[in-house]
Amino acid sequence: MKPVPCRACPLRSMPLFMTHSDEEIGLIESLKKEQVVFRADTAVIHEGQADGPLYTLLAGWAFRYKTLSDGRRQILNFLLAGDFIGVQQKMTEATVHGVQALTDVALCVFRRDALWELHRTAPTLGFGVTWLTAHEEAIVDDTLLSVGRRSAMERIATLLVMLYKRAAALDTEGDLVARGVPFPLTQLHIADALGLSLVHTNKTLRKLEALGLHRIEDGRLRLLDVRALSRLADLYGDGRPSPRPLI
Amino acid sequence: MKPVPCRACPLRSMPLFMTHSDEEIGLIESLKKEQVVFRADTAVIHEGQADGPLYTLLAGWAFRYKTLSDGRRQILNFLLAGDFIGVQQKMTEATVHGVQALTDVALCVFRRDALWELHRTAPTLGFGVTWLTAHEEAIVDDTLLSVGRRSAMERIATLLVMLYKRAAALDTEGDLVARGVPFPLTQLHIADALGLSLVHTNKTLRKLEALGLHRIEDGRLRLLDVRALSRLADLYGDGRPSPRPLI
DNA sequence: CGACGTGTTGATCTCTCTCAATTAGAGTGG
DNA sequence: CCACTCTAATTGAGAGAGATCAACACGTCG
Repeated sequence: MKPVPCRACPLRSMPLFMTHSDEEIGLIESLKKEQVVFRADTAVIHEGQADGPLYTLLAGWAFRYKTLSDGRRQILNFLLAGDFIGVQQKMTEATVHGVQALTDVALCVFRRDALWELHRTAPTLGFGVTWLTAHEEAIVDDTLLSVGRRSAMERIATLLVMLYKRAAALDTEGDLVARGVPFPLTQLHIADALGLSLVHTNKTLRKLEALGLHRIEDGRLRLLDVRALSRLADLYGDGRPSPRPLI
Repeated sequence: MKPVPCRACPLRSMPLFMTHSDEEIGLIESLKKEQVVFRADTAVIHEGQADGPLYTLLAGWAFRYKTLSDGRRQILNFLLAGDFIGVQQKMTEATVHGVQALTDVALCVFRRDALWELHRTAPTLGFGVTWLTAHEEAIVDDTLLSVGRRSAMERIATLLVMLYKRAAALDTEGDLVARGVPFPLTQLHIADALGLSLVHTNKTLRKLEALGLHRIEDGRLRLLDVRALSRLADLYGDGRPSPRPLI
């Protein structure tokens, strides 16, 4: 992916993202070091890596995860365009989680002190960082509720609805219903995100599909019965995703 | 609890907390509206409450939680002295989780715009808010790993070690080993925090106690065999995550 | 063409849940 | 002072959701 100046950031044109002043964008641009690409299934940040850079996800999907020493893995959340990577590393000295690319990803790399500079020079943006961090925590909260208290079928329904909504908010083309949204997860990713075994994930997925609730094909996800899925997931109304600051 | 001026805040004397300049403390003080007390087992923030105040936990224990419509409850994390309450509410318009007092708690109440003022006027403090938010997320990450991938026994061992460390860091008196730390949770709280049933929590707790790993008595927790507990939890002796080979 | 990753399915097995009942302590009212 | 109630902890028995084990199918790729 060709390097993009922040003032021409493709994310900025989406309705989802906040608008910023020219000064703010200039500041961001001055803190941006470069733009890099990681291939699918490679590590962006190694688990335990002490002092990684600060990234912003420009395009593609990734995920945060932790593992136990015997290899059991828990995916903490999925990262989509606009998400931060590495804020926690800057905060807690010891990194605790790893980040892996799910698809090929394009990342903006920022200076080590970018977070601090942002807070110091542009309070609005600093506030945005706090906002984004709190928002990411809210997503993890949701997953914890799923893993702790929902059945396998409910968990999967919840994940599908949530990911669909996030992906749809980033999708520029129309006709989501017919074509669905990009969905690069394997069943193993779903299992590891929901605290299930691979086999049981497969069987549950097949059951939902047999009920006609969804369809996963060619790396795309279509929700055929959002109402039924939402009911399974115990989600209230069609809460649309809130606008988010883009740093 | 008697209102305390921020410059004489009891938390400030603890080694755990950062020192701030007089100006910063003055700013905090100017943003603080009052100090309130909630009794044990009462709601500090109702689940779904739209625009609650921003609190800081001055003394006592509380917890954040979410519930499904049929009553299943998941405790997201426990809140101890020094923790924020309500940052997420300020960020996402719709509150998503509730907060309940576990013991009687003393809270400092801040102005609605305190978070913004902090960022605007004192970048260092604004940065601190981001730090705390990221830190809280790291705690939820740990719990998600537990609930998703650890067995009941491992989960409980992990929770005991983690809570012990947090409580011990706030304990001013010595002789922690002999007296243990305050531990106001009931078995139902443990169950709801770990995604387990009450009955199984009880049986597992009894098993750990029979093995001589810990003792809960008179609302206090003593760890009798930190090594064994940490091994169960897949943590090193000091409770830090074990180093892992970088692939 | 064999190796590998991903998905699929059937057959057990077991950890954890649910149901049920008992004990102990704290608080309350007569 | 004693029944009565409520909460928290405890224990046993049976049931079940989901884990583990084992094959197999299919497409991609070196």
